[in-house]
Amino acid sequence: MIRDSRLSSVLHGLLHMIGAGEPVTSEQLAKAMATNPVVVRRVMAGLREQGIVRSEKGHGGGWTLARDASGITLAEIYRAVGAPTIIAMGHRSENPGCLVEQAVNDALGDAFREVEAIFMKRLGAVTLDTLARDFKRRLAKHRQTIEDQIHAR
Amino acid sequence: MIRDSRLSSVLHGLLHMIGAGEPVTSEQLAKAMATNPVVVRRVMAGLREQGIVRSEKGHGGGWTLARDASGITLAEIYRAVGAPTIIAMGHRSENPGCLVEQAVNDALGDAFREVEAIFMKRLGAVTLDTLARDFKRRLAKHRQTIEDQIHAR
DNA sequence: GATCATGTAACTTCATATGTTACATGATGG
DNA sequence: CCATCATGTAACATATGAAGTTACATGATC
Repeated sequence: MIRDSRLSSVLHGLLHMIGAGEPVTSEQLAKAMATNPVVVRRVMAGLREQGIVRSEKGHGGGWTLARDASGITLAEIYRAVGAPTIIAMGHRSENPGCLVEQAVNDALGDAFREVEAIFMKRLGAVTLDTLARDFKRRLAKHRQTIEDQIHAR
Repeated sequence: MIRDSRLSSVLHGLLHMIGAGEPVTSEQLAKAMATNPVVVRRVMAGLREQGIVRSEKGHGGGWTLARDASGITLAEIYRAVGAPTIIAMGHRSENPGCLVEQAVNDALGDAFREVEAIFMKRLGAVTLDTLARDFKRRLAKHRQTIEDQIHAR
């Protein structure tokens, strides 16, 4: 299954880091991600293990991207955030010998793998900086719209 | 996300119905589905609404397939069991106006829809009776294996 | 060494799926 | 017509896991 809110929340945080230019504290990220600092550290810890972000303690410390945003794909982030597979069937009572489940697995196993592969491939085709550019474009457009509304009065 | 255990559980129940030839009570199904009668009714109610099964009260009552197993696909069952979409992103704080989520949606929306479509197409290609035949084949083979073990002594 | 920031364990909600009890409704058989 | 059987469903209990919170240790910087 999909760990939906988490990916989107983490992306908020990462886009925030890109814009910052200096380490961003868990507290600041917590605001961007609409949660609290401890949860931020918990989630970001996963990204750090995958070499996506870095953390530093003490004065001027906080979180930064560990590498260039153009080299970080959404697939990596998705995996780091902890979503093993899209689809997980059966296993209700750990019955690997169940003949019904075997039949289902046989009928759909390939489909699952195929769907999973396609999904990850798509995620792998989008990098963080692509997303950041897109976001900035939207932001500019959004601001323009507000400007227009003001002048229209 | 995927309502994993439910589909597999329901399939157990449905295969049981196919083999029975007469109405199967919720109590009997509960055993086949490793749960209890009330849960069975709850889940089967969804299938009944989709015209997949029928229920009858009173003596000799219980659950039967509403149509031929060859006309019932796993896709229908999957939907009836209550799994709206495989993937559900965002919506953490109901922020349709959030520019980050808009950017993500724009980048991945098509991928989501594509993956979903493929998955449902695969589910749609498998009918209940195909599954039942496959199951019976496995059962026969399984029995044969046990026979062999007995004679080998 | 005072301060700031992360690291992490332990605990508390909170949401949701599932299980359970209890009783109402309807069908069948005698 | 009434006892019995089966579903229908509300109301409540339990279990699981995610998210939030508190508290304190560790390490870095000024």
